[in-house]
Amino acid sequence: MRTDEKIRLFFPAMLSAYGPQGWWPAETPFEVVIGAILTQNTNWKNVEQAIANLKREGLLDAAALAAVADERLAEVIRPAGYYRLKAKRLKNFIRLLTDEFGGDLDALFALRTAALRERVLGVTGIGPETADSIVLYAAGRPVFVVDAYTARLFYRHGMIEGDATYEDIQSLIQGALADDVALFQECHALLVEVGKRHCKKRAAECGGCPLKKFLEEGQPVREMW
DNA sequence: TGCCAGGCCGGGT
DNA sequence: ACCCGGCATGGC
Repeated sequence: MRTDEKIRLFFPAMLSAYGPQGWWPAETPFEVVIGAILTQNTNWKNVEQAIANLKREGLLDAAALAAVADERLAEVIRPAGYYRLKAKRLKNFIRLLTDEFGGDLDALFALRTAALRERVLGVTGIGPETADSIVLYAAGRPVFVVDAYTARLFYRHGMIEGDATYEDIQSLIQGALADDVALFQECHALLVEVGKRHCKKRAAECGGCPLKKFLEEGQPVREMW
């Protein structure tokens, strides 16, 4: 089976197993941006605490974040880990927003998709995954988010080589799926869910992974779970 | 109790 | 152009 065919089959398979994920877990686009930066290599549970702290302190707001001192911000987001680093990264984004878009997220999001992605990617501390999370979940543009779970799943299922880059994987997926925001959002969220359950970093094998059964044993989707 | 989490940067080779 | 150490808390 061709890789793009497998990709097209993953989605309904995962969806039937776990149901719609309804990502991103946030109340506003601004909160999505903050969460995207805070969750870098970090458990979402930790990020939830940090965001709750930000809300309590009235800091989930561009003007408030622009005004707060780095050291105080760092303490507030401490549960998210790498807190001194992330305080700077949040401020870097806020600086872009404030200096070039009047602190208005909608003004930034008025850019065309490619320009928006490049602009966000230009912020120090925002790499491809964080930028694409912002573009897909906060701005609602059809850009696929590639994360560590996705890369690991695809690699272990022999769908990519070990040296595949972020852009390689992104192109592979976007070439296989229809250009659709809701589809990209659900599909990425589901890949993370499958990854959490069945494709952890040092897992000895892919034992129990439903996608393995599907790909290597030809088990019909309907009987996978 | 270690290992891991929805990465990314910067300096060294 | 790669390679690698650093960044850090909380959950299981």
